[in-house]
Amino acid sequence: MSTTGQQVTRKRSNGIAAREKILDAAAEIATERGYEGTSISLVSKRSGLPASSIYWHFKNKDDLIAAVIERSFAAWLQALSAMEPPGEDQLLEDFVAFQAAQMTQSLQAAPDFLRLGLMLGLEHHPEDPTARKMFLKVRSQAFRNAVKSFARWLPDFDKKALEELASFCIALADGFFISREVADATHDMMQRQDLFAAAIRGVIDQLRVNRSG
Amino acid sequence: MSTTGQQVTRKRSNGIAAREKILDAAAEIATERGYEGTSISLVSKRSGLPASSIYWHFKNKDDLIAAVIERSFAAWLQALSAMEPPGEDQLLEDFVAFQAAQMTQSLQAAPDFLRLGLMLGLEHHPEDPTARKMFLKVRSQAFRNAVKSFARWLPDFDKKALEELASFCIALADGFFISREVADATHDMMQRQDLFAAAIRGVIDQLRVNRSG
DNA sequence: TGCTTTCTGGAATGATCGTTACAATAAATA
DNA sequence: TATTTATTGTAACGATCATTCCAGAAAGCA
Repeated sequence: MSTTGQQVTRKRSNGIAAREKILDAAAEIATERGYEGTSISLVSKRSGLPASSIYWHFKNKDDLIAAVIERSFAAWLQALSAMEPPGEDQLLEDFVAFQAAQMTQSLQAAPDFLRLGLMLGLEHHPEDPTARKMFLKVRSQAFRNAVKSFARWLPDFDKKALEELASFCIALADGFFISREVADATHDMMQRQDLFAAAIRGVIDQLRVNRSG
Repeated sequence: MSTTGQQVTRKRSNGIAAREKILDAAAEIATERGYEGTSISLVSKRSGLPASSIYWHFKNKDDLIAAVIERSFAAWLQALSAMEPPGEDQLLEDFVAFQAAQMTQSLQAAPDFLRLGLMLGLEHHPEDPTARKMFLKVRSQAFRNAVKSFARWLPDFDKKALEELASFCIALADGFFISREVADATHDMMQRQDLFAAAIRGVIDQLRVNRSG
């Protein structure tokens, strides 16, 4: 964007770059003030673009926040897939360790989609905003991915057990993420991949016991 | 409130009852719309009391939300202490199971302080509202309580290990709570005390390994 | 060159925001 | 009864809210 090229580089106006600047500003402000606190005038001020530009790129405020979540989730997915998965022949032990590392490390970058999505998820607004639906959508995708990953390493688990395991993993990831965001204790849970992995191992054993018992 | 009693029942005006009605309304609305979405005019409308009454009972909006958190946390603590603790002579196993049951069950009642507090905790507002500080205060009290409980059953653990265990427990409780609030999956983690306990057991083992290793 | 599309600038809309001022009411105290 | 104290009711303040309108600028295509 905006390199030394004369007409070639920015070809068709600067619409895409402007859209990104708006999304950047909106993400920042939403991180600071939540959904209702993200005002168009603030986004306009921080992005350097007038309100009319925001409304040209996005239908309304709701649509803008949903776009922030969508973009951040896509970036997170890409960061996830960039990490090296364990080989086919490895043990469950290794896979759990990998899963723990992948979760904790990928959430280190403080993904806006999760922070913003959890804010929205905690609200019980009668009329669901589009942004909230977007978060639930990307979250259920993450859930399905987790189920599919576990299924390969736990062939003896049925669908129900796999889903409970995936739900637990997501809950644990949420909790770890929050412990970092809230920063109540001096301990950074996010760093403790070993605890994450140990908890998952404990839950896998428990689910096995439930099945046989 | 407004029973058939002449002067005896409502004795000293209806100030306390009005205050409670305001807190009820504020809690409801904050649950639906978050901090910024909780407007005085909405609280006024739902409580049936004018804005001037709200400002007579509370310094400002910030103070009102902080009072909501404080009241809800006090109610949660009371619910916690109402549960029967395990006897002195029981095993660590039983204590962990009790802790898991206590956590999951006490959070079933959907405590406003946690939902609202997490919303505020996720925000990174430059000027911390009083309500946010209140949440951090009650949360650190919960943290200290957890450390103290664990210390009695894990005399071989040092301070650092106990604090990591407590942090993990709180993170897990947060994650379980969120899974119920967001209701993304069909599974209610909040119900799975056995998974909660299994995870804690796994983490305790891991911390033991870390110590000896 | 003209024409069309893409985007920006600025002003304006009515609604709602948090907060205050102040008179009116009713109970407690004297 | 008179006075003080605790609350409510009404109205208003300037600020900010989401959104719209429309006139321009700038770039693509003809």
